[in-house]
Amino acid sequence: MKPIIHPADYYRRLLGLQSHALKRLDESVAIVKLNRDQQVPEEDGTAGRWYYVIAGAVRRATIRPDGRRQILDLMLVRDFFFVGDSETEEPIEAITEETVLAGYSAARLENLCERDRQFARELREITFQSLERSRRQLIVLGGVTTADKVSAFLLLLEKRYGDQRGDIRLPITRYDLAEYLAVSVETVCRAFSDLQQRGIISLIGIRTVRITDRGALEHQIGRKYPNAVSDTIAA
Amino acid sequence: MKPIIHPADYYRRLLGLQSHALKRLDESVAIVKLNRDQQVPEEDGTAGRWYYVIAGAVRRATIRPDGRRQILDLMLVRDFFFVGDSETEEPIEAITEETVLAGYSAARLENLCERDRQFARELREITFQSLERSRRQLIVLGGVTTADKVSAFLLLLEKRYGDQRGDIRLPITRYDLAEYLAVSVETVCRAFSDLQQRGIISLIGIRTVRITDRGALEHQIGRKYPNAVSDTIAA
DNA sequence: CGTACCATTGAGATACCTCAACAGTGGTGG
DNA sequence: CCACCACTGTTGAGGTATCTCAATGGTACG
Repeated sequence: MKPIIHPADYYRRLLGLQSHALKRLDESVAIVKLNRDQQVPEEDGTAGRWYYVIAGAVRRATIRPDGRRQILDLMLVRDFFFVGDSETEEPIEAITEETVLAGYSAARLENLCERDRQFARELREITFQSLERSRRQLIVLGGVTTADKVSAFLLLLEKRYGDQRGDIRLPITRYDLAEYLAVSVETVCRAFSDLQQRGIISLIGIRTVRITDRGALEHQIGRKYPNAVSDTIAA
Repeated sequence: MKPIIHPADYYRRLLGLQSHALKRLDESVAIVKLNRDQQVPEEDGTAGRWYYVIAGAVRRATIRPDGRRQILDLMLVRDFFFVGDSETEEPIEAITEETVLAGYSAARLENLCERDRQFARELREITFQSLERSRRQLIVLGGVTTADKVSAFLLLLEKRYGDQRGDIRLPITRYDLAEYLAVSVETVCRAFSDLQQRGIISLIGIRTVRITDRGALEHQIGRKYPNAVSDTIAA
């Protein structure tokens, strides 16, 4: 059905991307290929697994009491994430077709840490990146207007997916984005339409966004009820 | 002005609370005492510092473009947190008077990791707790109604500060809570009043909350526009 | 060509923000 | 002692944004 890419190609690509850390793990890397909604393999003994996103995107979600799903972590290309400690019921699933991951045994990584000071530092670095990702999402969710949140999200995406012209190919659907931003799908759509009507972005096709006014996009973030009566902002 | 507690008392208290991990760090622990808005000491060479909250509360905040402050991490009693990697401008400050911390050199902790497998595991555990804390906050922020957010926050607090009767002494002001929940102070107040009027909580004094209907409080979370026309919730 | 999913837009109801006013508290200085 | 101030907490009114429900267009796929 789909063109099968030989694992060695991924492997070479992986090596090309990686630092000292993962070069030492060549022998233990496992390439995983997933389609949308397929779950990321979890258990590996007891220590869990670390993954690296080679292509596609992955979400960690939780189901709220009312049945809404909320995305608690969104892993894009070149992100690392950890799967394990699964006392929490948070399914981790591929969010796009053709998602490709490199998986490592956490137990093996921990062993490496004991013998390699440099590697231990890089693994700590990777863990802190997860924390940073989480904090960035908190900042995005802290925007009051949905236009704020979408703007913040687009600026985050641009660093990953943007080309020179400022075009961004959205890796996720409006529905996933709504679950990431914790708002309704309709509001997300309206935010896109609104930003477009104001000349800040252009929708090139349905999944590609062109930033036409970066300044406005950046200033959009954090402006709370910008059309309110008073315009004086407290310092 | 305030009763001076001998450091040895904190020290003993600390030892009583700690696991294998920190018992090995007795000689390097530094007790820090802070009042509200005082910054947590940051640098320690280049590796940063780990802290453990003995008393009080600490916040990590960011200032949004519009001047609003948002709390990105709230550390309560028995929480660990890391300070360092300070390329980000996120002030970490005590949030209550009489905040007491135990501080450890991250460099020293990392050295210990190399020689002590068990300690390395505990330090990883502690790091993951920071991630968990961040995800809990994401879930709280994911609530649509402010009553949802406040309810979720109260339930989190109860595990830490609740006594047998279900009384919770709030460690932070309404203003800090508003910055944590990313809503306005007035809305937080109204949420408290609303929950009280509905008989779900009682405000004992101004900083103590009694949970009088836990079931309602739990079911509150995640209910989106509960007074909307339709009451059918999608599964 | 029907089905499922994704995306968009409209209308009415609900919740939030801003501004404003005011009560309570603690500390300070006259 | 009281006046004053700064901070915290609360409540009201009007405007703004979001949610829910509903309907429709587009696309991919069998």
